[in-house]
Amino acid sequence: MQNYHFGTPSLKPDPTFIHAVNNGVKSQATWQTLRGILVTQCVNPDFFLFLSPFCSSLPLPYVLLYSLLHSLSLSLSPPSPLFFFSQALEMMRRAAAAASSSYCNNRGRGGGGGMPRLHSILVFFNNIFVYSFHYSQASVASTIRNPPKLTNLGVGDGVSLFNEMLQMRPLPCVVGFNQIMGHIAKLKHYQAVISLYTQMDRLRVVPDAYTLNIIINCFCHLNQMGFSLSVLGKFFKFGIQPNITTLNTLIKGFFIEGKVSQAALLFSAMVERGCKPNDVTFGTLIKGYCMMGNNTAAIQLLRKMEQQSRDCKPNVVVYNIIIDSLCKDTLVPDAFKLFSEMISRGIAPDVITYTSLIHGVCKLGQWKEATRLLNEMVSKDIFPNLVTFSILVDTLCKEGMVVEAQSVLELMIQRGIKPDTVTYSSLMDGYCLRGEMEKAKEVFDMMNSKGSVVNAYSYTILINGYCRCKRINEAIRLFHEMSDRGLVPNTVTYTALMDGFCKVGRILDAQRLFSKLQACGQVLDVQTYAVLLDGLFKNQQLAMAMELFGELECMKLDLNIVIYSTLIEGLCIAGKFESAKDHFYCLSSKGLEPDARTYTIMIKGLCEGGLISEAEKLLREMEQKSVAPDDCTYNTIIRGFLNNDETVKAVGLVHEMMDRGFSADAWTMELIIGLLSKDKVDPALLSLIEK
DNA sequence: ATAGGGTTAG
Repeated sequence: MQNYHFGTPSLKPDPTFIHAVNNGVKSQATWQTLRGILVTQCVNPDFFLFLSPFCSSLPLPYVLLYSLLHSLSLSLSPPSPLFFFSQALEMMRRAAAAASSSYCNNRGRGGGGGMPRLHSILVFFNNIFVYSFHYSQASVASTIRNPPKLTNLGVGDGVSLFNEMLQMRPLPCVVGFNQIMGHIAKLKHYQAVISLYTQMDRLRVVPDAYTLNIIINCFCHLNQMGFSLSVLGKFFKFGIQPNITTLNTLIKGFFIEGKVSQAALLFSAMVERGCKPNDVTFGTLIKGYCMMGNNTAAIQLLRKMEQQSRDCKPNVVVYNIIIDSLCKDTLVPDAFKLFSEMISRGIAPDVITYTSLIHGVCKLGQWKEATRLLNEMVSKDIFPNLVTFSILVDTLCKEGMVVEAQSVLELMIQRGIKPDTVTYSSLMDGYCLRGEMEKAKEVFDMMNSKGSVVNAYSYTILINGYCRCKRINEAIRLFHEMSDRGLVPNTVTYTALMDGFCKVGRILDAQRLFSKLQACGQVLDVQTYAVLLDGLFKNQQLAMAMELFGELECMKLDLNIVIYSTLIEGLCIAGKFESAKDHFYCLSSKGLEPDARTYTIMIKGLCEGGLISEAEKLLREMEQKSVAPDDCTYNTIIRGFLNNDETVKAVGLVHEMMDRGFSADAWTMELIIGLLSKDKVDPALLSLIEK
C-alpha cells in the first residue's frame, strides 16, 4: 500500500492496457494477472479492495463487484467478471436513456438560443484541442488574451457544443468534454450530464479521473449512490486511479442519502489506509454533519482540523458552513461567537459569511442588527450580492411587507444585480401569503416572459398559494402544467396539493395523491403525514386518522412535535379531550418538548372541554419553561375564559396580553362585542382593546 | 479543466 499515493495524478490509460483488461476479463484471466496489469499502470489495486465494503449492500451487480474485488486480493477466479461489467454498463445505459428522454422534454419548450456566443465558445474549445494536440502556440496565446466566458454557456448551448465535438475527427481531447460536463453539472442539470457521458462512452472517448469524478458527483446529487459506486467499476476498467476527490465526492453522496455511518466509515477507512484527508474532505464532513442537524459533531471536526498539520487548517469555507447551520437553527449567538473567532484567527469573513449572519438575524426579526451587518460589510468593501438581496426580499415578504420587498427588488436592479428565479419566487410567495393571488400570478407570468426560468419551486409556491385560498382547480391546472413542461413535482408539491384537497373537503382525492406518492417510492417525510393526518381529523375521519397515526408510529421515522400537535388537535376536534391530554403529558417521555403551538392547541382543547383552570395552569407552565406564549395563545385562552363566563379573569388576561404588545384578533373582538351587546362584560374592556 | 460554503415551496 505504501508504494502508492492517492494524490498521484493518474497516467493516461494506455490503450494496450484497456485491451489487456478487456481480454483478461473475457478470457477469465486470474485476478492476480489483472492485478499485475493494474500495477504496471501505477494504479493501486488495493484501492478497489478498500472500497468494496461500501458496495456490499447493493443489488446484484454490486454484489458481483464485491466478490470480484475480494477475489482481487485472494487471487481467485471470480464468478463472471464479464457479466458484472455488462450489467453495470447496462444499468448506466438505462439510467442515461431515462435521463436523455426527460431532457428532450425539457428542450421542447424552446428558449435557449445564443448562437453567436456558441460560436465564440466553439473557437475557444478548438484552441484548447489545438493546444492538447501541440499544433499552434499562437492560438493558445490569443485564447489566453481573450478568455471566453464559460459561465455564460447555457445548458442547451453546452449540449449542442458537446454534440458538435462528438462529430469532429479526430475526436477532441477529453478535457473539452470534461469542461462542458463540469459546467452543466454546476448548473445542476445532472441528468443531462449523465446522458452526455453515455454518448461519449458510446463513441469510445476514453474518460479520465476528472470525467468519472464528475459522473460520480452527478449520481450523488441525483440520490443514486448505487450508480455512483458502480462508476468505480469504470475506474477499474480503464485503469484509472481514483483520487482524493473521488473519495470526497463519495462521502458527500453518502450524506446526501442520509447515510452518516457509511460516510464516517469511508472517512475512517481512508485515514486508516494512509490516504490523507484534505481541507475539502473536512469541509464535506462538516457540511454533512450540519445537514444532519448535528452542529456539535461539525464543531468537533473544526477543532480537529486545528490540530491537524498545516495543510488543512480551518478556512473561511468551513467557518461559513457552521455559521450558516447555526443561523438556520436560530442559534445566532453561537454563530456570532464563531464569527469573532474566525476574525481573531486572521480568517477574513466574506460575502457568504455576512449573508448567512444577515439571514440568521432576519429570521429572528432583528432588523436593526441586519442593518448594522449590512453597513459593516460594505465598510469592509464586501458588497451584498444576488443572494444577500434575495434573502432581504424573502424576509420582507415573510413579514408581509411585500411593498418594501418590491422596493428592495428595484434597488438591486439599480445596482445592476439581476433578480433571478429565487428572488422572484420569494416575491411571489409574499403575495401568496397575503392571499393576493392575482399579484402572485402576475409575477409568475412576468418571470415566464422575461426569461427567468420558472422551476419546480416557483410552481410549488403558486400551487400552495392557490391551495391556501381553497382555489383547488387553479392549483390542479398548474400541477398538470408543470408536468407538461417537464418539471417534476416533488413531495413538497404533492403535500401542498394534498393540503388543498383536505381544505376543500376532498379527502378522498388527498388520500389518492398520498397513495400515488407512496407508490412512486418517494421519500415520505413526517410533514407529508402531518398534512394528511390533519386533513383526516378535520374531515371527521377519526378512525382513518388514528389508523394512519398507528402506521406512522410503527415506522422508523422520527416523529416530531408537529405530528403530535396535529394528533392532539385532532383528538380535541373529535372531543376526545382525555386522550389528547394523555398524549400531551406523555410528550416529554418521548423526548419531545411542546412548543407554543402545541401549548395553544392543548389550551384550546382544555377550554372547549370546560377545564379552564387547567388551561390557565398550562399558560403559567409555558412561562416557567420559557416557551413564550404568542398572540394566538392569548387570544385562545381569553376566548376560552369568555366562553366559560369567566369575564373577570378574561379581562386580567387581556391586560397581560396588551402589556406584552399583542392585540385581540378579529374573533376575540367579535366575541367581546357580542358580550357587550348582552351587557355581559365591562365596557372598559372595549376601550382597552380598541387602542 | 474536476470535488466543499450562503437564497425560494409543504
